[in-house]
Amino acid sequence: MSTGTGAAEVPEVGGPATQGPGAVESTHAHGLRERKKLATREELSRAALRLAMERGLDNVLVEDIAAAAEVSPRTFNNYFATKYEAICALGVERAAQIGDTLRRRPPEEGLWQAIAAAVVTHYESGHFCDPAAMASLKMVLTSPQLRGEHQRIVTTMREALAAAIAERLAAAGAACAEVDLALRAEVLAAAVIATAQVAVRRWFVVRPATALRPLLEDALAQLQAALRAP
Amino acid sequence: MSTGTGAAEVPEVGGPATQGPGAVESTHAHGLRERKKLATREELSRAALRLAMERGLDNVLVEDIAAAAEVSPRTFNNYFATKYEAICALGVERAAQIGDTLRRRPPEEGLWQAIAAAVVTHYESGHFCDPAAMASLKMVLTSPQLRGEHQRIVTTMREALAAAIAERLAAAGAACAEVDLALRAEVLAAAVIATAQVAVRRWFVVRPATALRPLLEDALAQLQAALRAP
DNA sequence: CCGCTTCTTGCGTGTCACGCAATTTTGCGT
DNA sequence: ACGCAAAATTGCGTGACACGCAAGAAGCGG
Repeated sequence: MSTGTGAAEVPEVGGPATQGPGAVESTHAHGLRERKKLATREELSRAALRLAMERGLDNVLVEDIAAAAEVSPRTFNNYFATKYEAICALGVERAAQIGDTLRRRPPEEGLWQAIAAAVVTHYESGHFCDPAAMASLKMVLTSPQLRGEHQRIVTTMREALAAAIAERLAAAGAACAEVDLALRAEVLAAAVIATAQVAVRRWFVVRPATALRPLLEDALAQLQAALRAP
Repeated sequence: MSTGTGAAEVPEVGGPATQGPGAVESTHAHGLRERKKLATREELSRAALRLAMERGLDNVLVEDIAAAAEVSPRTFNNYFATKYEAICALGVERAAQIGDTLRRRPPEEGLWQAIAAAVVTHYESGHFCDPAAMASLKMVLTSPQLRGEHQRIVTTMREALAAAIAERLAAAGAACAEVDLALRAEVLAAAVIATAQVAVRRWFVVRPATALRPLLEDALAQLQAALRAP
């Protein structure tokens, strides 16, 4: 095993909060049972996000979400501990995909190039263009009660990206095995994700309909420049 | 106004949640009133942290905290919206000091050197050595309910550090005014703080009583190395 | 068709955030 | 020193919520 992914083997530092039926134990679609579980979970999550956007975060009750998903209020809590968790569940799932986005970059591409491209692609392929996603982003960034869940999204992104970076480092740089590859991957992922967050926040505070992409590219360029030329 | 601090002028992206008497409107100690407010706030915060450490996070009620601070349970909610906010309030205050820690570095020191030294100093001067702080750190890192508040601590650190970095950039690098200094400061601060978090997390998951400092220095070195030599 | 596992549901309970209004405390001008 | 206005503390009530528990229902293997 040696190093592994360097992310998922720690004793639960930022794990989820629910353990009930909502726990996704395997991507394998065992049977009708698993599919129904996933469907209910997604139904609840979508309903939560939709209602929160329509009425405002404080004007939606767990009861409403459960009703919209056509399950009992008690069942809601079998899947999610809080309505905030339900609202951000889709975001967490999406965040986990950034690793594959990096893995899809051509192998001959430089590491930094690949990472930057993956991040840009991830944020663009996301629904970061339509005003609906803009509003949901605003909600997540402003509401104090969603801060913890947003942090969970970011953590997921960081871990997924770190895992993919570690693979790429291991594949390309078996030569310089002196440094701790896992550490380097984690640091790199953390720095890039943090930079992306800066870009998103700045994009959010300057209302103008300027695209996110240039801000993202600028910020990433600044990261590289700042560390290279003190 | 032009650039300002680049952190505190945005329309509340990650602001606090309480607006009552607990709001610290100015550092100016106007009179007995302000001092008493601060005292009560600190009393509540200390009691919250102490009780949470003694009994465990779930075995402490807001009623207990209020009793320990000798105020009404209702008064507690005038200062803090949740007990988690109270527990982390001291951490937030401390996080805000990292800016001054950087400002105290000698001006002739290089920017990167100064930042790294400031971060190391901040984490060392903190109570990150005694086992009590270790336990509180564990609590903050593990409990899902404290994640949001921990995020607030990190955000505060990032903003404070970014402000100080911006000053240093403005003071030293008036020559290359082409780049957006505020952006560079924010990106740099975000990357460094994120890296520090990686170090702290790794230090936390590897039980051994190894000091935090070398891990921190390693991680920061990796950050610089990773961006300089792809 | 049967038994086992797993999910759903209803109910009860303890905790919590917060609006509201009465009461007390504090600051300050005179 | 006195009294008034501003502000903080407190008690009460309410709506919401997380979760344990146990009974019922539904998938699933033999």
